[in-house]
Amino acid sequence: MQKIVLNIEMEKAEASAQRPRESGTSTLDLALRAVELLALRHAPMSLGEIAKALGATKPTIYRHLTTLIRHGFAWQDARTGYYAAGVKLMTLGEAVQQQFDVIATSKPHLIQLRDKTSQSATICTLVGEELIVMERVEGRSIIEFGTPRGTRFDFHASAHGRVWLAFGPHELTDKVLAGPLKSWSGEVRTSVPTIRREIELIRARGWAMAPNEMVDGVNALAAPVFDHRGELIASVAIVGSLQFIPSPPLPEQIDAVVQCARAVSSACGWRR
Amino acid sequence: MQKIVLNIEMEKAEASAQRPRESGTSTLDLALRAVELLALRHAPMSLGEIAKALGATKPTIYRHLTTLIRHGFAWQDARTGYYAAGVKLMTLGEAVQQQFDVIATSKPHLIQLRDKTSQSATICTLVGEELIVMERVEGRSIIEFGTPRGTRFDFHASAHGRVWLAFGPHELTDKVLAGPLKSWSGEVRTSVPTIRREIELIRARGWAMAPNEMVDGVNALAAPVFDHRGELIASVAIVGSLQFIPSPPLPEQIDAVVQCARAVSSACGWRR
DNA sequence: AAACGATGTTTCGTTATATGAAACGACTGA
DNA sequence: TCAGTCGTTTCATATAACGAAACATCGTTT
Repeated sequence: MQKIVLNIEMEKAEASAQRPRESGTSTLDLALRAVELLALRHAPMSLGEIAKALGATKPTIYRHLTTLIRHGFAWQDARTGYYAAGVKLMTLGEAVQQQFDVIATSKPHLIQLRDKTSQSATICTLVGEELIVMERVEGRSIIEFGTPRGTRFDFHASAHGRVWLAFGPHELTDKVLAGPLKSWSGEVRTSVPTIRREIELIRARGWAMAPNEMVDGVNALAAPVFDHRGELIASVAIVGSLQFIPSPPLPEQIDAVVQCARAVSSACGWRR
Repeated sequence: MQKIVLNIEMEKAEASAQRPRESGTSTLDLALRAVELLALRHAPMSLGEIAKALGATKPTIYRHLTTLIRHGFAWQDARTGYYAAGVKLMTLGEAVQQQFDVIATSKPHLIQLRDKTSQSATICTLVGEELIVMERVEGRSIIEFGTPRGTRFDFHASAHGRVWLAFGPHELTDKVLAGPLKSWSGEVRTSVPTIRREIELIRARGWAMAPNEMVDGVNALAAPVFDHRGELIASVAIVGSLQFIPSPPLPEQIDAVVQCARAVSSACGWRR
């Protein structure tokens, strides 16, 4: 049984939203680029390859790799001498994820949601000013849509995002609608009044959808998660082919997502 | 429903097994220590705190953080100005994990194993010369034993490890048995002939267990996963209280673990 | 109200230290 | 045997990381 996995091409969580700073340490810069290069490659690389890819000399990269290895961020194949990313990245990634305790709480509910709907289930959280996929439970259909942990969503062009516009703090909504609204496809609405009207609708019915927005033929269905103070802390959603999640979605799908969001909210102390 | 989670204190995947090298770049060293510090803290830290914890001055750490932020490895809370670990670590951790395709293949089978036994299910892989937990599906008992992704196991003092001694390459077995054998508890056997005898037993019956070895009252039950060439590529195991996984384990538990390992092996091209 | 302590941030001169050319040993394939 | 990799080491040079001190803002405390 082989699964077809479509990796949706999106900007990953870059520092793009953070204000760019001019100062910095160039040597660290190079080393971090090396880590990233190794992690995103699927195969180990030779020292020369790495050096060329980063526009640096071998000794320089060599020294950096030495330090990276000492810290577990990289790793050298003892047989071939080639370099690859280290497991420390996995360890630290796991640690970062666990800092958000909504995620741990939500996991069993996400699995239940996936079991009910057979579609991938995801949960998003605000990190800084970015909306990030924190956990994902894979669906059971043949075609899978990849929004792996760490993917960043646009607020105006995704189901997750519009849940945040509808139920999140007003400052966020205003800031997003004031800025430029990038269009991913013809389906993305970039007119502010149109979005405002949709936000009202989402608030009224309690869920959001985004057919054909990120990729053609894909739909998502999202609902808000609140904490004990009634503040929005996360959003859960199912993602799948329009064939399985039509527009509008099936009543039982809406019910499943909303129920899941409510269950996680309850587990986080939300009442009423 | 609150789960009690016992985090088993083990050495994490350090570079300890890699040969230590003398040369290296000290500035990168400092920066990596900063990343690690931030990732392992649950709360954001102030610049001063970080500087003091690492024995450096504020401007130095500040410059490093600037670069780390630019790359997404760190992140600054816009409101408080405090620093925390960035989502890039999650993204890269995910990418590193996906380089090992046994993991992806095994996931549904691990879930099935968990469902059958109600115990946590884990899969380990050899990374370099270290045995690392690559994936884990949480159990359904009240008390959970935490061996999160990235945890390193000793070969002689764990069920996973002894599966590798029994079915892995001979060089590995010889090397491990030649080295010092650290004792975690009274239950750990450190005598080479004793271990050799147990390895034979494991080979004969096809599974390994490790009662009371890492923590008192905990047992683990592991079995080997082979690829198309018949080489050991991973080990799967269930971990749980001795109350649930007795010594020797229940026949149906053994069966479940062995079946799971066989299923993953088959999925990886293993025949017969 | 004013002084203090804590943030994060910037500047600047000094020197530590990261750098790259070149050479080295070891290995693989032609 | 030679030419081509690979990773590793050395060393003189100048880049660029460093830390002391000062700055700008917050809160809190006096």
